[in-house]
This record gives sequence, structure tokens and C-alpha cells, in this order.
Amino acid sequence: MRLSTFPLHTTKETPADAEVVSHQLMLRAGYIRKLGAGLYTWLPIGLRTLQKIEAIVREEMNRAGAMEVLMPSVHPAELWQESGRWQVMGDEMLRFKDRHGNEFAYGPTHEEVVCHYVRQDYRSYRQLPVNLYQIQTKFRDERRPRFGVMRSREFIMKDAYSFHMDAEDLAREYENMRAAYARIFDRLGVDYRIVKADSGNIGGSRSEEFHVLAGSGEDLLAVSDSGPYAANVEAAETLPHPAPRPAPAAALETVATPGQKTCEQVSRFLDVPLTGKVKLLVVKGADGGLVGVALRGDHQLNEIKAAKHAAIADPLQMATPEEVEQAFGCEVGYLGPVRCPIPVIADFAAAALTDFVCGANQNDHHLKGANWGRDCGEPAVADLRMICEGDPSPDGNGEIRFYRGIEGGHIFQLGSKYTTAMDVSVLDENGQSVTLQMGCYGIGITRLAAAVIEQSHDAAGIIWPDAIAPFKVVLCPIGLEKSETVRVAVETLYGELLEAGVQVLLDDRGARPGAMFADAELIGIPHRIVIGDKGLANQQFEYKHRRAEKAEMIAATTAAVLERLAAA
RNA sequence: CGGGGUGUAGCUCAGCUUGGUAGAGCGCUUGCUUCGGGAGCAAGAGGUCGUAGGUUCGAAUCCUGUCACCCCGACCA
Repeated sequence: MRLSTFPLHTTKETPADAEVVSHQLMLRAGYIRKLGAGLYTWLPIGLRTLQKIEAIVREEMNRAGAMEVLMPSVHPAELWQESGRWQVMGDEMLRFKDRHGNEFAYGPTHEEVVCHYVRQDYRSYRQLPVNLYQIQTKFRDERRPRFGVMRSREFIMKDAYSFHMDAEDLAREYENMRAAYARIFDRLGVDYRIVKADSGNIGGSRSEEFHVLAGSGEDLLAVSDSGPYAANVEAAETLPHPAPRPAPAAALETVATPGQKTCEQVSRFLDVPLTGKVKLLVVKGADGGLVGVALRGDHQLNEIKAAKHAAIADPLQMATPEEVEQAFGCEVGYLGPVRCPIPVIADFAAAALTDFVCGANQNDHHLKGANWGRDCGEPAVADLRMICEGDPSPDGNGEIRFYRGIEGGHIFQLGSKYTTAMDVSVLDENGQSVTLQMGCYGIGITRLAAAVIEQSHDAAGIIWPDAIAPFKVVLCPIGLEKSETVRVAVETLYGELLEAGVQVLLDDRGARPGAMFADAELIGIPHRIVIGDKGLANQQFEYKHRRAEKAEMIAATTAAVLERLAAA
């Protein structure tokens, strides 16, 4: 490609509304342009990278045995009403009517549509298993689109759906997809982690996310410092306390703590560590009553875990201050498990405490030397808290460290959630109708482009890995207009590289060297060849890798260039 | 959807408090010089100041509505 005829629009200044580097650089390098909130045009250079990511995904999906299809992005409302998600999806789903007044949605995901298709054409166990995927535009009306293409409303996703006779075969395909995803992320050249996830409102049982590690990531990950364990913090389990609880040593004592309502205040006032305090949160129970959740003073409630507890209402609802006062006869700041009027569930860590401090269920008073079993009943015990940095890893290997990540892929074993609702079944070998097991597997194509930049850039611009660079090498001729020697050399090299199948960009704009170098670095081309009279006098080109500190001289031949490109 | 903020030239912004008929830098056009890290000089083109209404002799500036966009906030590929 010749830059003189290629529409490249770079800018020196950073647009004001771009917050994260990937967004800034994609705008400055002319990869994308904004149309509206969460809506972006991909310009020719950006599209080249996008298509390379798609190609890698497609290759690995095909290699894994999945079949590409293309489903409509506009979905009839009836399908979503059938699965029950017409209500559940809420405002995130863009809805509209056609000329007949019939309701439609712009597809945010395609479980309903594939299920509808599969139940049309799949009748027999002999046709299974099957894994259907597509690479297609989705629309989710995010409450807050941001970070450019990283969290946009319209985006390109690879979504795959597999169907199976039984859970074992679903588990097999899940592993197959997991391996395919690992190959995709490896080929993209990113540092990533496969992380246990909560399956959210898509539902189902087992679920993992593929996270590209980046400081600007929106997700917090709990990763073992010396073992394989990695989980989204919201899904990370915590372990029961390893040692048996010591016997009570202190006597129960009521102390006045006027105005001291928060754990921090009480801890300072009584000069006891936060880790020696039990706090009691009050939530709605599954039976409509109230339930107390006891946590250690320094810990935080994990609302997802709490909502999943059998005794607690799902979704989680905190009790109002009025409800608490009615039940306890005191304000929220003085609650505790001793003489507690409602059932208590204690987190592992809270249940492990001896001689702890807690609220006295009486305004302006706390208890010291409180003990489970002696001063109140032994509580029901469960894993209810957010994991912390420094906690032992749940798999027993090492300690937990936190990282930030960008969710680039997500795989689920859905089980029969949708196939039951949508009645997707086939006949088995005994002629019996069997509801299918389903898995789904997503990759955010447009988001990955941004994620790679977040992880691979410097002050001058983007640094693409070869695999997804819009061009592999850029040719920068110095004094193109003046020097016939340079012109002939660069044209020869350009032609021969094209012939060799190398994706090469020739900067034939006649720009000054500084402008050429700045653009080449900004748009992130991994290899650069400079052709100038100085070098040619010694039969040399200058080669520089985008990451290299300094340039090096190589022989002024196409063979030498190809050799250098292959070595990198 | 709540809370905060911003709309002025293609881009980044000044001007608004204290109304008087529109500015800078970058970019763009033309010419000359320059040519290994975003060149210099000169001459140009380009804005009904988001939009609708109101106040006023007069509104980018004050008032009201409205739209869009950005930032902070709990389920997302």
C-alpha cells in the first residue's frame, strides 16, 4: 500500500474526551472516529487490524470444529418473550417497532435465535454435537459507554453456541473451546489470565473469563502469586479458617461507645484492631423476614455470594434503617450477633473469632469479649465476603494478589437453561425426546483491539504485535523527490516485498523524515526500513523494530530485509 | 437512571463574570526556501458561537426550555 493513496488521518493533539490510552491512540492514529456515544466508525487502517483479529479467531474456531453461520441482528420480540428475557434484559436491549407495529430488538446476544434455529433443523442425536458461531455486530445500550471501543454500545463480537446430548459432552466441548481461546489469546500476543467468573444473568453453571491484564481494566482479578488460581474478585471463594477456634478467654462486657457507629470508629475508640471486630449487616431473607450477616470488621460483603445463599433473598436487598430499628430497637451502628432477634449467618472469618467486639444491639453501646457458642448461638457459617489481597489462595497454593483486567472473552456451560425455555430437543437412540445441553462462548473483537493497545504502547504510539499489525513493515525513503537513487531503491524494495507477500506500507508522501517517523510510530507498524542516500552509499538500509532503542544497518537488498523480518 | 460538567473554525481551546457585531495554536490552500525526528517565511480559505424561545436599542456573553456529548456511580464481549 502506498501512503500517498491510503487515507491516513493522524493528529498530534489528543482529543479531549478520550480517557484511556487505547482510546486516545486509536483516535490520534486514525483507527476510529466517533459518531455518537458508544458508536464508532472503523477507518481503513483500523479495519485492517480488526480483520486480522477476526481472521485469527475464525481460524482457531474452525480448527476447533465450530461452524460459522450468520444470524440476523434484528430479533422478533416473541423469541425473547419465550425465553423470558424480554423483561430481564431491561434498558440494555434496544427495542423498536416495524411498520406493522410489531416489536423487535437489536440483538445484544443470540441464545434465543440459535435455539430457535437449532430446534428447526436438529431432530436426532445423530446430528449432534454441533457448535455454531458467528462474527457479527451487537448492540447493547450500556448505561455508560466509555473508553472508546473498549466499552461501546455497538461492537463486534464472535459468539458461539454449542449443543449436546448430555452434560459430559458439553463439558468436553467447553474444554475444547477453552483451549481454542487460549490459542487465540496466545496468537494475539497478549498477557492474559483465564479466570473463574460469576455467570451473571446469562445463567448456567461453569464459567470462565479471559482477561487481558491492564491497569485500566474495569475488572478486579484475584490471582495466586505462586499457583494457577485466578478468579474475578466477585467470584473468588474464601477458605474456612484452618485452625480450630481457641476457647473464650475474656468475659463478656458491655462498654459505652457514644456516637461510635462505624467499625473504624469503634476500633479506634476501644483501641482494638478491626480484625477483632464483628459487624452485622441486615438483609432480606428468602422467606421475606430479615437475616443478619456477620463479617469481620475489615471485610466486605460479596453481594453475589450472599444472594446465592439459600436463606437470603435473591437479588440481595439490604434492610432499610427503619426495618432494622423495628427489629433491633437500636440504630444500624450498634448491631451484633449477641442477643440478636433475627437468624445470623457468619462468614468463615467472622465465625473464627474469639473474644471479639461487636454491637450490643443497644444505642451507644458495644460488647467486648463476645464469643460464639457461649454468648450467642453457633451461627450458620458460609463464604460471604470479598476476597482480600494477602488472603491464602483458595486452591491452597500461595497468596492472593489483585490485578486489573479487560474481559476479552467469556465461556459458559449454560446447561439447559435456554433449551428448556425454548424447548430445544432431539430424539435419542431410544426414540425418547431429550432436552439439549448448551454452551456459549464469546469474544469481543473490537474490544480486543483496544485491549492489545492498552498493553502494548509507548509515548510515541501503538506497538502492534506482528500478528495483528495493519502492515508488517513501513518503508521510509529520505529525500524521495530529490534522489533518483533513493526512488529506484525504494520502488524496487517495495515491489519485491509485495511479491514476497509481505504487507508493506510505502510512505511515498514526500514528507519530511520526522513526520514519517512520527506517523509510523503512532500507527504502530512493528518494522521500519529507512532508505536514504547516506545508507545507500554503503549499500545499506536502516532497520528498526518498533520496540528497539536504536536502528541497525543491514544490506540494501530485499533478501536481507526479508531475513531481518523473519528473525524478529 | 441518579450526581457533576461541557457545547465557539476540521482539532485543542480563549472570549462569557462586567452585553457593543468573533480570536489563538494546530491542521488546510498557494508561493518561495528547506529536507535524517512532526520545518521557516509570506499570503489565504474557513464559524447563523449545539438548538428553540425570552430579556435588551443591541446577546457567544444574561434568563428559560431542549438536544447532544463527557466525567463519577454495582453484573459487561
